[in-house]
Amino acid sequence: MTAAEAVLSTDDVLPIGELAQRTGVTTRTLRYWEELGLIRPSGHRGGGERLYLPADMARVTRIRDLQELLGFSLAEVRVVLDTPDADALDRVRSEYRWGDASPAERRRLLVEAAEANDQLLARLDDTLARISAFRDEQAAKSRRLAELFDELDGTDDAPNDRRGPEEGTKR
Amino acid sequence: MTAAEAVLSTDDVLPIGELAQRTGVTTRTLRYWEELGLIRPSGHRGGGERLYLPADMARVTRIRDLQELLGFSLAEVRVVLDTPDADALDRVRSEYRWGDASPAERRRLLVEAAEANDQLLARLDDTLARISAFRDEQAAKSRRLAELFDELDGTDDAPNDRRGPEEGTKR
DNA sequence: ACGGTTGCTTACGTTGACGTACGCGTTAAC
DNA sequence: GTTAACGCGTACGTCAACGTAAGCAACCGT
Repeated sequence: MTAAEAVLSTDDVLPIGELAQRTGVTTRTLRYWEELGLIRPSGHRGGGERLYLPADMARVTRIRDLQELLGFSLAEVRVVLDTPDADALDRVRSEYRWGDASPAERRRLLVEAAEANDQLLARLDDTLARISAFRDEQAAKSRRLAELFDELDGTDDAPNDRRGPEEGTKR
Repeated sequence: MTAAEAVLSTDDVLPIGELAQRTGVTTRTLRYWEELGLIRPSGHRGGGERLYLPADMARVTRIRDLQELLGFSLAEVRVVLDTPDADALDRVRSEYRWGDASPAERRRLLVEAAEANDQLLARLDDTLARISAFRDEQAAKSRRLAELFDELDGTDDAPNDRRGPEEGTKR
């Protein structure tokens, strides 16, 4: 019995309401995303109720990240999710020993996946750079405001309890 | 004659179409944003045609950044733009010597501006951290794909012309 | 067994952020 | 002075991403 065949605790299989609550999206959104082909419940119950596994939960948060952090439309998210990642290729390789794919085909799949991956990575770096520039600009404004504050404090009589932005994830 | 009173070149005063072209937004969008109170032309011509200055152009790009980079709604953008920044306070101070505001009032304005500024800064840092985490995760996938690639190349006969992601803004 | 909760499908409504079209006045190059 | 391009206000259209509602079936705690 490998780790992949471990028994599922009942805590790991979630109905849609539970998944919704834990991921912070509504059930309507989950069904809508399913309609668009973004997610699919790992199983169903007799009456047709959707059942989700932790892997599905990870997918949901990933979709939200792509949407909110990167500003992707759901169509763009679909493309990103559709390109197989290392996990998927790993699964294919181990379970079926690459099935009936020719060596050239395997290579093509890998190259394709790697290129899509690097493309997303490049976009992430670009976005990071732009936001970082924006941040620096904003930090400069903060400093200028602090200067004005000092200037005022010099002629003021009130106690100065103003603190600068000393926190934050550095760099 | 100070720098602030420098003459305006005709290149500096733009009709709406020109501004649209230079900022990459449509004229419709500019009028829509004006309708929402986000921007306002610095002047008008006899026939009512809008005229913009470079400062307006900066404001336009700023709005786009807040919208696309940070995912702000236009209502949120409005709040950010409405809070006076250091430039605005500086202008108030120098031109009217703080007008008729009491010292307490000046202090309140400054504190308010600084807090709004720091709040935005904190959100920027948070967003940066989250995207950065996302990026690292993605980079890990890239490495895993590279491993799979090496593994394949060991048994393959084709030349390996695959290069890793060596570029990007480091850190 | 049963009532409250949860879930299902289907369908229509909503909201933000514009796009598009129209009729008309204004500007600018020739 | 004409005319093609540009700009104006007004109004309706559109599209993604859900929200909301209705009627009914399934689940579960007691």
